[in-house]
Amino acid sequence: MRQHLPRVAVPRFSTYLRCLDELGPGIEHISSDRLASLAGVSPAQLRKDLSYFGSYGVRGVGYRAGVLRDEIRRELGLTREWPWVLVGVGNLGRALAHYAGFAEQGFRLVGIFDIDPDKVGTMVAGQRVEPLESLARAVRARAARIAVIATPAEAAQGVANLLAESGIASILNFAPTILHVPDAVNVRRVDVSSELQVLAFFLHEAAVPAP
Amino acid sequence: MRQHLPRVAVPRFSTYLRCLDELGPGIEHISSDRLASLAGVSPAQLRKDLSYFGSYGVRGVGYRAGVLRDEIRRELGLTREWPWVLVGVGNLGRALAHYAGFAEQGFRLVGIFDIDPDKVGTMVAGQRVEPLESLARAVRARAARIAVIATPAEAAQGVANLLAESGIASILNFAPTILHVPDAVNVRRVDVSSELQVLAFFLHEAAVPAP
DNA sequence: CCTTGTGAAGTGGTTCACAGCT
DNA sequence: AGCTGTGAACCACTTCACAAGG
Repeated sequence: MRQHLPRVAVPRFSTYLRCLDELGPGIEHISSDRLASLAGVSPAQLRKDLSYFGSYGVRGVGYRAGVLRDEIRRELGLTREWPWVLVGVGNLGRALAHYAGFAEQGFRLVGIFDIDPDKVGTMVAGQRVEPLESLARAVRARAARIAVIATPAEAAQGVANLLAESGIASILNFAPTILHVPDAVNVRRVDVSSELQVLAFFLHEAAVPAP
Repeated sequence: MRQHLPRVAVPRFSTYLRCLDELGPGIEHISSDRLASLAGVSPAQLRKDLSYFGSYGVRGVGYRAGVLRDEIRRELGLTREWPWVLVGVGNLGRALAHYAGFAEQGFRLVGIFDIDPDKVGTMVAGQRVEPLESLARAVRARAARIAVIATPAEAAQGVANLLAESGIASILNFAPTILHVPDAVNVRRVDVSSELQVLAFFLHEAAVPAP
């Protein structure tokens, strides 16, 4: 089929990949029913998603797990390295810096930055924390295309401005605020408060059904 | 209009609320154009969203900021308290426990749990860390309906099982794994690896356009 | 005159149901 | 016989464009 992937399918592929990895190398073949149930989507959804890349299944049998994993990794662009920088070394920043899973996926942390002079120079996850003034230069010199912001809300927009000027392509924002950046910069937000509010809404809705 | 809210609109309301809060109490009225641009959505989208709750705007003028804020809070179910528990006291769990923003929104942390005996009994964010064995009883006794899992991937499903048995209604899962729970339990996932992969895909796609 | 509120049209994504292979 | 691959039908959400109203 080979037509372009719907935006919303991208995170699903990420999930499929994780499920395949969790299966381990022992599994040779897997059916759409089985993988879909692991991933929490419908079998039709899974087959449709996989069909965007072409036909990698075997009718009557299922998908070759190894082939499928490699194919998804190739299509998502995970066969190369993606250097990224981290800004903000609070508890959250530290957790992100230490998370080894990123490196396994090809995400290589090439710089950690903070505005606090007490933190600059300390070691986090084997790297020296650098001052914010070095950020723009480092992004360019180390060819980082992705930045993760884990600062307090008040600092986030300033950091985003610095990053935008330095030519960063993508920002993952953990600060609880909406960033305004040029169109060329792709922002994704992870907002824990918002996630809790969504859960609360569904509880609330179940208790107080709409009139 | 007063028809039911589309699922995907719920996180947007959370965003609108944040924007209104950031405006401060000085602003009396705000137009859909202005608020939409702050929130990063189209003005039509904003007006449509607000219309699901009824008519709270003034034609020719805009929305009364205070009224709107109260209305959104009421509709999202944020006028009451939501007790929640945290499981897992790594860097991420610690960051979550310390984040004061939750409490302001009515999310009251009523228990922190970990399986590691070295962590049990220590103080985190002013609370004593409790052993995993106390989890189910505490959830019931303290009427927690929401749980946040911030354990390693391997431990998450076991914790989810405990939580499901204890009658929890909603889980926010930070562990990089897919949880399988009864239908009665509502799970939302925050998967940082996946977010990075999505960003990588868009970069990859821009560099290697689909044939 | 300005800005909201909203049916109607448009878009994008999901599900269905079955043809096509092995 | 069993499971994939996919056009077609369906559904949910978004955008448009303009009527309604202070």
